Amino acid sequence: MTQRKILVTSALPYANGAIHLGHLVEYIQTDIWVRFQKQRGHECYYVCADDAHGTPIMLKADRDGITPEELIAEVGKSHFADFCDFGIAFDNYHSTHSDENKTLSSLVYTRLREAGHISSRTITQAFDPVKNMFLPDRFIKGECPKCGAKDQYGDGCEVCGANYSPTDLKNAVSAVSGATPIEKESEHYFFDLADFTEMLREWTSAGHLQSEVRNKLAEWLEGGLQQWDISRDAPYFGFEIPDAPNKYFYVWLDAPIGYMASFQNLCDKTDLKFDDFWAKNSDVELYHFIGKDIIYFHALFWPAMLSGADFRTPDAIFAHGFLTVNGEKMSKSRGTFITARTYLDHLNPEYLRYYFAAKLSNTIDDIDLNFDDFSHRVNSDLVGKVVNIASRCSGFIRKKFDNKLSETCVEPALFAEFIAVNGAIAECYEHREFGKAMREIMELADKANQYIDHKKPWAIAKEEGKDAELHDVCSVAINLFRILAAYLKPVLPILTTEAELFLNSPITTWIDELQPLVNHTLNDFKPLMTRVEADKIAAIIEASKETLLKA
RNA sequence: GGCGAUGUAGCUCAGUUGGUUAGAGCGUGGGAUUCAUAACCCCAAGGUCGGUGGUUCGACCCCACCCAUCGCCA
Repeated sequence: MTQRKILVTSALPYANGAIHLGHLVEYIQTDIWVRFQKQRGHECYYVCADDAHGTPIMLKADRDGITPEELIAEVGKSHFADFCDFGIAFDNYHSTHSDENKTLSSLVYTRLREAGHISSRTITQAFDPVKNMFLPDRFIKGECPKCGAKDQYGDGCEVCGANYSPTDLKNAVSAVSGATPIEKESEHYFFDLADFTEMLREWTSAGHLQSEVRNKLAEWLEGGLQQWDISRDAPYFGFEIPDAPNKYFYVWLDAPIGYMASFQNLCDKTDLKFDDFWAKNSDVELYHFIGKDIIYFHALFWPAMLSGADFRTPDAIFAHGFLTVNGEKMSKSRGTFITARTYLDHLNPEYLRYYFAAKLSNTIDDIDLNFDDFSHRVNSDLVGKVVNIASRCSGFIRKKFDNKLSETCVEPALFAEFIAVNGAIAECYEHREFGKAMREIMELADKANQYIDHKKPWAIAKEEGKDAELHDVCSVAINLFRILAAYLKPVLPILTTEAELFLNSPITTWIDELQPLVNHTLNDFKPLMTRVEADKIAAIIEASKETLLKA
């Protein structure tokens, strides 16, 4: 197999709040994919960063009585800890508020400007006369001009679904100070996206996108691309625009460049070369995993920016759906707005990794975390099926054969059958059909349990002179278990590490290279995973409700 | 409001480029078993494939409209 060079990113989490289970769909999905590529022997790097700029962060720091820098340092630390504890193995985790990102953002901008893709004009915007700042739509509240609902945001009504501009709101007030906003003029800088209409028309239909995403973008392209407002006035927490005092890059300008910046930061710590990955002629594969809500930024603005600034464009954007809990949007009052940390306080992170894997596909469909289903699925598949194979046979090997496997594998056909599906399962992982991969793997687990049931080692053990047969059967089962562990390694790195310890043999390759362990000494078996306990789930929901009260 | 997507057994999901009896896992019921973390093995019951029309010899799969859910509207 030819070794591929791959650079992968997940979307940058915003540095104004904790990581929650919705975020984790994406990081777990990406991490599984990256671990799979690495296990196959490819050269694959996974970078990410905190998205640290913008008005919400500036205002939150203000409210908390700290500087934005202090806020993002604190939040960045907790994000990273959450990811680590869920087994997300970034090759680098950085911040968009970094020297690398400042340099690269300026570089991208000046290249776009030199190529004639930046223009400026004066626009009128809502302004808070007390706070002395321009107000983003989300920071203006008032009554919906259509249905009269109170307390609606400046961009749209959550009650009747109407869309409008903030100036349409009745009795509008600044959500920051409570003052009545006034209108004020300011010069803004724009990225002329329309210059890239042909480039994007081609790019979006060249196989870089899922079909649902492509459909959605076709609408945008047909409607005609507009200029993208990329500047914000001071006060703003971000990077000042070159040659434009008191003008700052809009957070969404420097956020995707944060992918490059994080990678640059990795290059500085290793002997990787930035240009090999980002130069126009790069042959490295580049993939961005994102949620379906930020498709526009990644499938329109981002390729256009890269292309206009003379960098390479992504090979694909992989969009996923949202997470619902028990069939509904996550809700703070129902206790289903669950942070990563609250989950970790009560449950094994690998339960969630497996459950998400079992439900993920390459579509943008939402996935549902149904807690009853979650418990049944994890208990049945992982504890009842997979781990059980080792559990039910290891006792015989230890007690009767001093933890040593038999000298030959007596079921080469069965072993080969387990190995033979590796191509199909690899295809599933490669195409992000993780749910399908899990189904295939569980089918093998069923087969292994059926084999044991058919051979009945507990009955053989009671017969005189049949020790060799008992030894052979149990050794086969342990070898089948090892194959299953290898298949599950991208999803369950912690469980697999413990399985490797039990097997006294690391799994370092893809399944096609596995040979049966023969005449090989195991370590004592310890329970590799315990069942999901119902009271822990109740505790998580309770704790999530408490978080709300504190907030 | 416009647009994109989703809606299949109690639950979570497969699937069909339109063609005789619609699949899996879990849950449930029954049986078997005791090696294993009340795990495993065998069998069974369960669905008018969101609704209404249409195209077709024939639609769960195509078309139109409607309803519900999710997302986007720079």
